Amino acid sequence: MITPPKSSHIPRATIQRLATYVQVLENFVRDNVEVISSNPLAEACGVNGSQVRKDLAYLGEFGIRGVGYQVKSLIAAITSSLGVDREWRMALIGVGNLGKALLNHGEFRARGFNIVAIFDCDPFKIGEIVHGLEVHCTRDLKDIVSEQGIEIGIITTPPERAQRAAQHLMDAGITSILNYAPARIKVPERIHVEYVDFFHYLYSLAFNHQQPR
Amino acid sequence: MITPPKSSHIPRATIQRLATYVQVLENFVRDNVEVISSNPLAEACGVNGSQVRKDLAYLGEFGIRGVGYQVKSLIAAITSSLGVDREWRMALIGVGNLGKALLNHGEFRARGFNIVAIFDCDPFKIGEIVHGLEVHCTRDLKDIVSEQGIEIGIITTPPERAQRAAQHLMDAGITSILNYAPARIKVPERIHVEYVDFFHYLYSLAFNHQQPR
DNA sequence: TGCTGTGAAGTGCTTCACAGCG
DNA sequence: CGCTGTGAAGCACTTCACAGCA
Repeated sequence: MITPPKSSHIPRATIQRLATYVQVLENFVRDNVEVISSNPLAEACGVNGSQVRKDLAYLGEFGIRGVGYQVKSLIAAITSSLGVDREWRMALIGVGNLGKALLNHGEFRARGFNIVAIFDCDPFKIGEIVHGLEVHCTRDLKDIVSEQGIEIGIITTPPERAQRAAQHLMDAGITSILNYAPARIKVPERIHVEYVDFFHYLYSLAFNHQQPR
Repeated sequence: MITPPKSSHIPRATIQRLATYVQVLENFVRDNVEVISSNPLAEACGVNGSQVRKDLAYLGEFGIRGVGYQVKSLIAAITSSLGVDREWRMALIGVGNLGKALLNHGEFRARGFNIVAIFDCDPFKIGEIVHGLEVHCTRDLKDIVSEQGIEIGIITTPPERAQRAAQHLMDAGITSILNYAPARIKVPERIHVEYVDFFHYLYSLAFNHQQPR
């Protein structure tokens, strides 16, 4: 039986793993696996079986005791709980190399995360068409955000302009920010910022590589 | 006085924060800040002051009591402890859109993480020159890895080919893998894999956005 | 005096172990 | 009988509080 979510607090670590479960479950769908129990799923994700069961239990009861979980309906349950089973409209600030690379990365769109407006403060870039979108002046952000129903802002500016970009986004009422700029930004408590830094991973690899163990 | 590292175990969480400290400290250098104490550094990184002091203490004693830390020498101390103050030679497998985007992303090279050889299993791509590098057949990986002194492998294949790419890397003696493919890979204990998934961040944003609080 | 470095206390996540159900 | 869902125990990281040094 499928029961609705427990109202309790979901740990941040769980949210991150749920994203992994979806990724792995989608690969199981591709291999025509219909039912999976917690232990093999856990192994495929590199975590403990209890962990998987506890994580899923936060969202409700989707398992069948003695059997396991239906792969497809589990994906649906997780994506629905996370709120990623719908379209999210996003604005991108900073149309440099990185910004262009993200625009070309079709996966975002395929998952319902659509970049629908792009901005830059460089007058030479404004008006240019990149990947089918016109580059707007950052000053017009507020109007376009409300016109277009944008809920997430992506910062791909150089580090020294990241704070100003964040300010523009907040002024436009955006509370969810994905920051690719290599700088921390100061925001009030209620604003949610996720930092993407390619070097964190490389630093981990380098550190572990040189460790003698 | 600067003392050498404590030999004790460094938590994984600390390693991740150290990368953040470097990023923030570099921005302080840009602003000509020469000395910083733990609390302002902590605030800029969004963590607790004790946390910063404890993290830094894992590496040794670089602080001056009553004063703080020298920004430049602190950066040097952290990067040296992490092992990121030298060149790292890397191989990339999977020369598709994502692979090409990484090759064009100059920051890797600027930090000493050099992609020095690229591979693909598509015969149409082999021999092509991308960003100044010839695309090699994945079968030649082992020879090129030892010739070129490559220590890190980057996987940018589609998910269904990620496991095979990982196998090729391991056969070539690589123990550090950065996986951009949306799939988990099975590896022995001693292999270190870091997973890069753009959607983890978006999933977090989406989840928090829809939460009522 | 001010800030670092660190034992001790606190917190939250992970794992265990098993009751409960299909 | 097997696997889920979950209280309890265990563990690791975080924060506190203050001794110790410049």
